[in-house]
Amino acid sequence: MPIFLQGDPATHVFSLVTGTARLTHLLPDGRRAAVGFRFPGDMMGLTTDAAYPLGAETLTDGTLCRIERTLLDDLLRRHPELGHRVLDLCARELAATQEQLTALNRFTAEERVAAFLVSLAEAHACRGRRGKVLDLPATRADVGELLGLTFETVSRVFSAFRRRGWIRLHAQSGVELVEAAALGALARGDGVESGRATRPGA
Amino acid sequence: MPIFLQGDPATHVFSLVTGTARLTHLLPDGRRAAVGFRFPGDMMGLTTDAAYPLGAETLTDGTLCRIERTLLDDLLRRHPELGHRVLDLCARELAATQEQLTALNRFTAEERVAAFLVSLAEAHACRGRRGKVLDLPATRADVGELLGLTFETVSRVFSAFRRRGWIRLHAQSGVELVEAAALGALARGDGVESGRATRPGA
DNA sequence: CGATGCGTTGATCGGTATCAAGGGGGGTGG
DNA sequence: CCACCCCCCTTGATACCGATCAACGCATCG
Repeated sequence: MPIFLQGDPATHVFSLVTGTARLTHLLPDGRRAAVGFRFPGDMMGLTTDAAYPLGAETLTDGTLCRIERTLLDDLLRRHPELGHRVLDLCARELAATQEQLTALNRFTAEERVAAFLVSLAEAHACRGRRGKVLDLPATRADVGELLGLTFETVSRVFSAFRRRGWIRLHAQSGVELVEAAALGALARGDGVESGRATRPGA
Repeated sequence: MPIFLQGDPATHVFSLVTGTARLTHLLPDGRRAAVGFRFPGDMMGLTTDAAYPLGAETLTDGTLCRIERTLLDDLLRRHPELGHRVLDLCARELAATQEQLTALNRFTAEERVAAFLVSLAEAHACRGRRGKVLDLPATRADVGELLGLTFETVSRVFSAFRRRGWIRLHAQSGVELVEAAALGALARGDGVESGRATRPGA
């Protein structure tokens, strides 16, 4: 379900309270790229532009906090310490986006999926979810749009990880990271250490 | 020349006054990814982390403004309107990074180079450089690290653009965008409009 | 002069996209 | 209850873009 569309006037800023959402770019010719998934506590729609440069939609049922941008500007003027907090969120998001950028720049398909699973696990842990089985609130196609892969490739990588015993797939979109260390090494980019320094292969 | 290294204690924030710099991630196995190029007026090294998550180095001779982070925090506390300005810079940088993310996610080699050239032209225009010949302060390899391509591929794309009459290469790293419209269409992602919605091919 | 770094171009390889076929689960309507 | 459909997932065969390997030209510099 759409929260706001790319190109809409950027009148509000949103904070995700519960559920999962994603931000996506839509290209003129129909190609679509997911910029990132968002979890409870994350902000969406903060921009200096007049229109949202990207769209947001929910992946699961959830609840939002919506605030008018003019009101937020007022609040920021009146409570400077709040500004510090927003800047913090923004800087943290920037760092995460740069991380993702490096993944798309240099990582192979397996490394990207591993990095995605690890970051998903971190997001769960940060928000106090216990247990090693984490919920995957996205289809293979959704993950592919985030990682720059097709859903077939995502599926193949999941199968490869499963065959190696690194993950276990449960009913209802549950994923268990059995060999978190191995996945972590892949996700960190601890790879070949030889030859040319781009993606190994393609 | 390095400005600060990935992993160094993040004691200072920098503002580029003149020249060109780049930010890079270094992976454990030696692969390197450029996160972005930076031009006069841009900030570097702003992070909530204790260490810089990425390194910065100059591509040309230039001048920097260096400020201790503790001092910046002080300034921000004392001058809330300055905080607004920094938040603006951060949000703008986030938007640019997300744009780059989409390019790496979905763009072909030609589209990436076109987008790079267009953004380079915009950066020049924003800073008041006149004339259609812009300076390319980077080797083919540098561009490749930014775009997720090898220097051979970057070279081939430059040659293809040149053969089509879209660009002209001048002495001393000068590039002229002859057919800015054609490059712009590629850079915008105005592509195939058919078949599956990923990269056409690879 | 040789050495080194950057750029160009060609030949080949390989990872991932694409094309294709089939399986399973959860609706909905008979 | 079952038939049907639709969507998601999986797996196989093949195609293709860009990486890799290789060779060479052209500067600049000691």
